[in-house]
Amino acid sequence: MGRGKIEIKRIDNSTNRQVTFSKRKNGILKKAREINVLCEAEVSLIVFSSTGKMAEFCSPNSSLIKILDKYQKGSGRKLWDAKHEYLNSEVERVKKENDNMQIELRHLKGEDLTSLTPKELIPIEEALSNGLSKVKERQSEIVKVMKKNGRMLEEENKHLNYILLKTQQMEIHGNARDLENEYQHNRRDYPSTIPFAFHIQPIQPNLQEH
Amino acid sequence: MGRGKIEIKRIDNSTNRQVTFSKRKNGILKKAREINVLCEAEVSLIVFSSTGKMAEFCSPNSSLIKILDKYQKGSGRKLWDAKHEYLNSEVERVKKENDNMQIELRHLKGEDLTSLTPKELIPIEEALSNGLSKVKERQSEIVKVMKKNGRMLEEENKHLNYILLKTQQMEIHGNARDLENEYQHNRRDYPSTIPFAFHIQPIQPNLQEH
DNA sequence: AACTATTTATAACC
DNA sequence: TGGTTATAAATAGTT
Repeated sequence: MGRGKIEIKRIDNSTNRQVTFSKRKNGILKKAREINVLCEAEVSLIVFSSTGKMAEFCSPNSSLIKILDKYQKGSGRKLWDAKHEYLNSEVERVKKENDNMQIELRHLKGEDLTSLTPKELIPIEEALSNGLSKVKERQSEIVKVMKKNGRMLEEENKHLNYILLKTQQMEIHGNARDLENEYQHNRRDYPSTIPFAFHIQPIQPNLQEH
Repeated sequence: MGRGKIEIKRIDNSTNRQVTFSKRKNGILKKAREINVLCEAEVSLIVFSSTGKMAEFCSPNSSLIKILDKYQKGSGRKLWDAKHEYLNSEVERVKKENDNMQIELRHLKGEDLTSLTPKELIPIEEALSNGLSKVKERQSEIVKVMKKNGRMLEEENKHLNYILLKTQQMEIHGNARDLENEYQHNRRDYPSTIPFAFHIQPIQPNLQEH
């Protein structure tokens, strides 16, 4: 395609060869991009001119590494050495572990049960009822603690209301100076088991929402 | 270049995309060969179709390894290390996934619950009771099938015992020739719903142990 | 997979 | 290099 037909063989004239390289390099890079976009193909293209200039195209949604990885799997030829093989096997191993856990999780969630024998169902049922009873146990524990805290807060409330009442009374009568004595005197009726520093703060941090 | 101009964007029609891929793949491979021959360029081209089919061109006087080596030097990017890092990150990623599943599994098994808030306990409880009811549902289903099989076997047994008894009686009285008549006569009392060929074989293959 | 009207790439030239 | 143009090549749509 050009003013004249050319034979596909080495271009002897060095300048000409460079010019042709430059033009055809752009052409093939464009082709690479086009097949990538049009056909969703993963493409890696690396070109070196005879003078050592490099040009590259790689599918933007992929990477050379990924493509070479796929290349290895596809061609069976290996490009990396043993240390990478170890990492590869590690990935495989952990992925397999992952799959097993996935299956266990599914079973615990009641999925994919039809493939199981009655004997295989038993440990699952046991695990579930065991887990459920433990969760309920923990929940009732929490409720117990909350109730206790509720009682403490109620008591605290009563106490604070008493102080407020007294304060208001003293404001009316103008004798605020006896408040502390009154407080100390009446304190015995409302013994707070909570250290004063915590009175207003939440009592069980792990019962809050994060 | 074709009957009509096309926009360079993904070809929606899948068949069309494949056809175009096939044609353009040949085109770009030819271009790769041509720039290699004409300009003495070193070229590596790897193409994967969206369906995973691979095509490759590599300068015949070179090799992919050589080109990648040159690529590393030319681009400054370290492929080996990058590969290493990629694998490492992959291991990390999968391990993290693993950990999350591990935690979920633990929680479902009623372990490590104290670190959870009441709000976090709710979905776990729900998952467990849901899973448990599903497992029990499956179990009762199995029991139902087994009972049905049991009834059938019982009936079959009764029938066989009857024949055995008759046979013994006939042996005693020496008139074995009436057995079949007797059998046919009495058969109405013990109608077997199971085709004879299956009488002794297990009826539900998926209830066996593997 | 073959055909062909068109578009696209590019060889030769500046 | 970068631009122009005549022509070869590639290919989109069709069968």
